[in-house]
Amino acid sequence: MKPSKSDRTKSRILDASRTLFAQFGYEATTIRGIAEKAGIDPSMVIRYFGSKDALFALTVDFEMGNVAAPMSGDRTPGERGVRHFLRLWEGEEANPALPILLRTASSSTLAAEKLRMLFESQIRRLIEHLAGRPVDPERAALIASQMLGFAYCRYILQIESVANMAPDRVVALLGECVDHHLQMEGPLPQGPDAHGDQSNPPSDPVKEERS
Amino acid sequence: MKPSKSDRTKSRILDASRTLFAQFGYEATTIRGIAEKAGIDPSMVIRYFGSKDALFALTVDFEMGNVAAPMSGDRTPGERGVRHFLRLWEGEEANPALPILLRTASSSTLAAEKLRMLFESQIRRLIEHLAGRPVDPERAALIASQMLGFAYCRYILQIESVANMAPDRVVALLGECVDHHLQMEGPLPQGPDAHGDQSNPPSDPVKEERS
DNA sequence: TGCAAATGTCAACGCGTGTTGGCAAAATGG
DNA sequence: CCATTTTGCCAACACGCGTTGACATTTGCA
Repeated sequence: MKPSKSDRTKSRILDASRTLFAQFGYEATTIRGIAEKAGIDPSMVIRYFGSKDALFALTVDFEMGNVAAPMSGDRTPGERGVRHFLRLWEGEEANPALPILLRTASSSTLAAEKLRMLFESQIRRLIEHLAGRPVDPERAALIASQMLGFAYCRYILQIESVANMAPDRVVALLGECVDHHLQMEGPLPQGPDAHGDQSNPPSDPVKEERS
Repeated sequence: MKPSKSDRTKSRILDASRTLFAQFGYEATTIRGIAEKAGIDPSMVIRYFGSKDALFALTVDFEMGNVAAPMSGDRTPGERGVRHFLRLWEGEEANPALPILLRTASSSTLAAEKLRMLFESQIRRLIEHLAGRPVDPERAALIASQMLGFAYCRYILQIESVANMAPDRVVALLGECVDHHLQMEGPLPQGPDAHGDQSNPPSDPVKEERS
């Protein structure tokens, strides 16, 4: 059960491929480049992973399992959702497949399909879990598209004001907007506050903790 | 001044390159493919445009001049902004460079730079023109990132619920969210409420032209 | 220690790419 | 009507790519 020598090489290849795919996309990343970064011969990459496509698929394949995991102590559903989203992208347990997916989705059918599936099943489920009730699909998709646009600007395009935004401010601004979306089609079950907007919550047990 | 024969060929090449770059991105689009679609020899593409890079730059180069043009009779600033955005992407006078930019921004440095510039100058200006006053850069960037995420989901990924959304509903849902952003940091000059009457920015030289 | 399996290197193949120069056909103009 | 330019096609080059198979080296086990 000890880690054989090939396991170390395989993981070096995977590390290199993750980095390069995330940085340059699918087409511009070459087997030769991956091999060089991993310090071995290009033929090893093929031997261990079969083909460039297979390596890419493996690099991009990951578990979205705990996407609907519980969040920290932020106040509103939107804030909790955005915090979770942020944790998924940066921080310690960040998922390295996410930047790759976003970077390559516009040129790789496989990545686009994966991202689309992520959209239509997982994210929607997360949003409904946040809201505690069913959510209009179009509304949910719009929330998700906002997150995706944010990630695209922060991690891919690296727009200055978006890339440098402090996490807490991201949580505040984006969360506030998510809450707005959720409140627009009806009150939330256990109604946390969303910065005292005067939109019509008919029977909204809002607790006022605005400072 | 008469259109020479080569002009027709050049425009056929440009048409083909627009279509292919928008559909497959930069790397996966080949000179041979463009030539075939235009019905001529690959060498003609080089002769007329110099190189693939030059053709791409020319395909992606376009005028953003009237980005701050007036909008139609939607009620709130957000709705007017989103309507304008939608007109820029679909409809008659849509700009064919936009889908190409969005598709290739993640793999082409040139496209990414162009999109970044669009972000940091033009869009911000449009948003401030909508609000009728200065807007917090981070807030403006967030609004822009939301539009970008929407476009990415609708035109690139083609997420079902986003791609099929009726224009009026897009204007309503997204506009409402933009308005929320704008109201969060202070009242608008003439429209303090979300669904109030139209706002008219003070001393703006833009003339109104209804569609 | 000896031998087979695992691990790695090297050179090369076939392919598609962007790009080039030469040459035929068509258009142009005096 | 001929000479010149324009427009187009063809063949080919050099290059980098993914991939392959043969051969060297190292490792692991009996």
